[in-house]
Amino acid sequence: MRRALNKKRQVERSAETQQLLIEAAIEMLCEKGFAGATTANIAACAGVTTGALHHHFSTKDDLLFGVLDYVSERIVLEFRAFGRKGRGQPIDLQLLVKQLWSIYGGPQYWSIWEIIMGSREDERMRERLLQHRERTMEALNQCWLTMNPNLTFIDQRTARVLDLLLSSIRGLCMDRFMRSDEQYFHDQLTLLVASIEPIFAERRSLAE
Amino acid sequence: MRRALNKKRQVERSAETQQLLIEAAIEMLCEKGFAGATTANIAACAGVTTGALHHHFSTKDDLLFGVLDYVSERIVLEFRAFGRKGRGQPIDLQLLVKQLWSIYGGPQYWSIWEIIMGSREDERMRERLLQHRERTMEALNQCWLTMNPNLTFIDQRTARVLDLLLSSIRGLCMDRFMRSDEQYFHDQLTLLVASIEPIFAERRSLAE
DNA sequence: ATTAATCCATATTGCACAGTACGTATTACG
DNA sequence: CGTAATACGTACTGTGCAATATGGATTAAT
Repeated sequence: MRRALNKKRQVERSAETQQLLIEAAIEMLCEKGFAGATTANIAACAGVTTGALHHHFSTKDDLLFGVLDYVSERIVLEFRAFGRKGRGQPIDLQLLVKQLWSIYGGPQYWSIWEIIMGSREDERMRERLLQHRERTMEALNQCWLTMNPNLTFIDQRTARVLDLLLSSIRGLCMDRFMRSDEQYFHDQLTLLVASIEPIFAERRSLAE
Repeated sequence: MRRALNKKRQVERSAETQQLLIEAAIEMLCEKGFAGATTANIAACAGVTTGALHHHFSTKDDLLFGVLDYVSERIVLEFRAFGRKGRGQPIDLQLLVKQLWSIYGGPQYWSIWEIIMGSREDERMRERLLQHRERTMEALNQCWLTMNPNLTFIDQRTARVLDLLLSSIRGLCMDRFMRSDEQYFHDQLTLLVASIEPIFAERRSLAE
């Protein structure tokens, strides 16, 4: 469905196919959920067969590990870029929320949640998921510290406010299952900014 | 696992078994997720066999409809009781959040989300889910109007603030997959109250 | 140029699942 | 009391799934 087989080096083709499979897996996880994202579905979406899938990923869990690593990497890079862009400038809450929404509110990250919820009894997967969480949270923290060069660590209060922000975005994301008008999401994000702003200001004044 | 078979009327026993199955379904949905909540699992959890399950609910979807109706009913009743209790009194935001958390943040409501996410491609189920949403939201609105007798309808702004509240609670609920310390949830709810309070006050002053 | 390795497809296997068929014991009813 | 209906349980069936086995075609290595 997607594969365009052109003549290349084996290593390149191999990497390309793996990437195709990872992206197809993400797409199927978002579209059909954990239970609906079968190997056949994923393979078909990537334009290959289950044979190819099992050649590159010996097990379905392996493929999901691939998804996890891929998304983790992207998130880390995005946070790093965002941190550099806002270095030293006063925090623009609206921009921050927009960034967090683009990372965690998009359909792509939802695939991770599907994995989290679908593999809740798989011990090996849970370990990996905790690592993923560790990595991405660390990236967010580093991003924050880069943007506030005068800080050396993140106080508890700030961490919790960020947690609340993430929770709200997560919950808003789930509204996609029932609503589809983008205007709603935009409005709610604006409202979220307005509601968080005061306790952010409070934090700032406490720091002084 | 759960059934205590005492001699009763057939209708009573029948109703009791159905209730047992519904509660077992909720438990399995929460514990193992949509994919993990198999008919065998649910039946075992209820202390019966799949034969009994299929006797009372001809299809698995029927059982899920039962779950949906049961939870909807409970929510409607809870909102009604809460509305009566707070009739005419000024809104206690903290109490409201606590109530919403007890309804939507508990493990029970999570089963509904499992159904929503797991049946996203099932048109019949989606219809039912929309009805459920309609009913419970209407109950929340009625609750709100009961608590504010001077109001005749809910303005857009208030509706959106309530939506934000629900989103945040929903997102916080998902933290259960990664965290387990109740203190965290308590803290975040407090923070949520603090963040919503100002925009609530603003709404109030606008009304005057 | 052979040989080996890689990439991928087709066909198959084994298993878990929802749903069915049917049997049995208990309860309701005339 | 006898008969029908109900409430289950047991055993089975068909299906969809992840995973395996195998073979062919292309690419790399010697």
